[in-house]
Amino acid sequence: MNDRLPAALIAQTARANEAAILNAALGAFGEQGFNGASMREVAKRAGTSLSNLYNYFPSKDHLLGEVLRRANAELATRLHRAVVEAGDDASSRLREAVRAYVGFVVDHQLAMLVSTAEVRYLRGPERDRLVAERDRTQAIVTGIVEQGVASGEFRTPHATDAGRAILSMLNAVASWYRADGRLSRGQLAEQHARYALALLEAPLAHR
Amino acid sequence: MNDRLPAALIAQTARANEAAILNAALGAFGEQGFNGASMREVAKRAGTSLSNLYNYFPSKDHLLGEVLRRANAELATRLHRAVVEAGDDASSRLREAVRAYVGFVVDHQLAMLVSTAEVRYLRGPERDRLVAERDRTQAIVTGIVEQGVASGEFRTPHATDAGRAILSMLNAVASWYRADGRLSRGQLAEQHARYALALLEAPLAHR
Amino acid sequence: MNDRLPAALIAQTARANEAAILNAALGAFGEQGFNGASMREVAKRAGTSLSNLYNYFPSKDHLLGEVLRRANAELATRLHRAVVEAGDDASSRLREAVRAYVGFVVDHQLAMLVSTAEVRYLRGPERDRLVAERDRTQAIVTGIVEQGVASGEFRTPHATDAGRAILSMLNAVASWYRADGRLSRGQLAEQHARYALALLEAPLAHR
Amino acid sequence: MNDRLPAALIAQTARANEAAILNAALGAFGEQGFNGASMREVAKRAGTSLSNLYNYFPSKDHLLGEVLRRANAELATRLHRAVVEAGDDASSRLREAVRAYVGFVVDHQLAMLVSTAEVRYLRGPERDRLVAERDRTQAIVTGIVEQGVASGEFRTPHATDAGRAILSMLNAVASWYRADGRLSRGQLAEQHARYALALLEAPLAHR
DNA sequence: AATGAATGAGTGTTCATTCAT
DNA sequence: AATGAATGAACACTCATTCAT
Repeated sequence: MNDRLPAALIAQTARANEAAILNAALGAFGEQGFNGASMREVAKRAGTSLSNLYNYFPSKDHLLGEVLRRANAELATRLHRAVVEAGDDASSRLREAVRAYVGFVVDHQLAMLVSTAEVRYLRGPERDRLVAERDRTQAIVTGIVEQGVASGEFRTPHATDAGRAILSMLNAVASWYRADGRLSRGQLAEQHARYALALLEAPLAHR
Repeated sequence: MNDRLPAALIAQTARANEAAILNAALGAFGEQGFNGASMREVAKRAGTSLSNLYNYFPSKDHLLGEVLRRANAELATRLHRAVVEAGDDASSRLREAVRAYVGFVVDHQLAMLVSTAEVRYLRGPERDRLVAERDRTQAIVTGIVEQGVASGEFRTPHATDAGRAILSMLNAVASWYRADGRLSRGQLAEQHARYALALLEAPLAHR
Repeated sequence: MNDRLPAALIAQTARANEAAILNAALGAFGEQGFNGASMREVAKRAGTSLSNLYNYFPSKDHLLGEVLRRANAELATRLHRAVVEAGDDASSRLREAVRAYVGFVVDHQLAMLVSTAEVRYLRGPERDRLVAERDRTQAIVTGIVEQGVASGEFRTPHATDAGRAILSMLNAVASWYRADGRLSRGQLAEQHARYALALLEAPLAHR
Repeated sequence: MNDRLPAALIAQTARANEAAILNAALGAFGEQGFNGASMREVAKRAGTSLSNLYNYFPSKDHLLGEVLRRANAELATRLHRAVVEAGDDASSRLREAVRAYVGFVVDHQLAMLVSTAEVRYLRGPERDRLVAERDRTQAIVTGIVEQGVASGEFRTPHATDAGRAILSMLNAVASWYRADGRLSRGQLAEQHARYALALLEAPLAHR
């Protein structure tokens, strides 16, 4: 009875619980929607008690906020990495960005689903903060589009709107993709890169 | 006290009430989501009593089902009309279809929003029936795409998936369009027609 | 199965339910305090369901407010009647007022207890409104005191404060009175009238 | 890490914590009522953790009990001292007692408020014990009254009840007194001494 | 077709208290 | 003595739905 968990392990436990709750919330919100999922359901999925949830997140809204924030952070990280490692021309940068984006959607389909479907239930400063973060993430893609239009690599006359259209397309993948489907992860990414470049009217030389 | 409304007038009243309820439901579901909106809220918006709702629709689920069904029917009607009036080649048929689709999104933004966001809360045969109807509607667009690919008018190698990508793009318009925004209805339609044809890699001669 | 309750009876039923709920709330708040009593407890005492409570009162706070308002209204009515029927001099007016006050405390001990102990849990405009009403009621007594001091009937040099002291005394009766106690209702009233006049230093001629 | 606080200092710390908790509880119970205040709130006010409260007091009830016990002890001490230092006749003893009582109410208004309002939430032997202590305290005042009535100094025919009426008056001061009000501490005491003697119908010679 | 009253299950959240360390 | 995590019961309130009329 003299055994004590070292402090580091305790911290790990706490963090593990937090992660379990966030995952549970993601699953519950994803399957039943934010309003359709109950805190009781989240607790059950996380393997803890209802009231213990409130030791980690002060409210259901905050829980949703944190779920969305983490999803966006991961997506942003992936996009940054992809763009940094890509070449200098807009086409190859866009191709890598789209690949990374699709990769994220496939790896974190539920997170993407929840991200697009449940943001609307966030209110107040929590919402504003998240919207700002998401805008920054999306700007990685739209920025490339604008760069390419400016440089003449993309010939579309609608720089701003075309970027949004591409993002819509990519986000929507989460709503129909099945891991056991016809298309592999790589094919999916490749296809969407092609859609994007075509939509932007990049000349064949640049694709 | 012997006065009775003639049957025709009663029917008219009933139909007016039904429409009021459906509109109220559309508004409530659109603003608060299916699970976030209560039947009380719908009743308040419709200007009737909570319990009277059940004289028109047997449950909240049926109410949602009917809202979605009507939205899809109107969209299908518009698409049909547009395609019938278009030329014979896939490009002009697709352009008209996209125009009609965007027109519907603009005219019935809330309906489109609800249609994409809240279908998931429908269950059972109600759901199956609706999904089938929506598939038929979307097939109008994807059919054109496949026709064009088959005839060589569209050069994309991904006939099926490209159609889906285009639909995603169009549906997403509902989530950001503002009537007082930068783009007119016509410009919006035109732009999206161009996106679609570019994405499908239609040669310039066909655009 | 053709029997229908006449509209008047329905109204009576509704009113009876309202009264039952108010009585239940009075009992629960009186025995367990506002915060100690639950709406479930109130519902149980009223013989109805928890949720049905909310068809009559929009919140626990409103329920408390209404309980207090009714108690004050009844007290005010009794005081008015007593004062109107009393003579013209301050002494006899005060005596009748005190008698009526004590009578109310004895008849509605619980209401008086709740009135003094639970007002503090009322908040917002509900509270302000009630405080104003209570002030008007207490002014009936303090008014007589000031009248008597002005006319020289009462010789106390502390007109305003003495009135408050008397009211404190009377209110406190609710906290110890027992119907099966040593003193009859009449004796209790008589005693307190005497205390009040003595405290105000009314000369013996006026008592 | 070998340093240890000397036992005396630990004891002092412990006592300081205990006092902080009792004060916090007094404040919380006073402002929100016993049932309205949470142990979390008490902990926050005391500047310690929720669970640490239970190292000092085994339950919320015990905490309330201790708060009330201390308040009563202080009041009793003050009353004793005042009476001991007063003259021999009932009038001057009562006057001093009233002065001390009012002084306590002014100095420890919150304690007095809590004492009268929250005793009711005490149960079991805890309650009995406290009630007995309070009775002893109040007997200091009522004893003087009875002594004075017996000696003829007070002419009221209601020895027992008059004492209670006076105590009611004095207790109630806590519910309206404001430090920045019209009356000074001394004036307040003087006034109430006068009320008490008048109520007891002490002849002018004795006041 | 229309209503207000009624209900039981469920909501998010807080409670006093205990546990492990 | 001190903490943060944990819990089960309870809280006020709302839900979709039904009933009686």
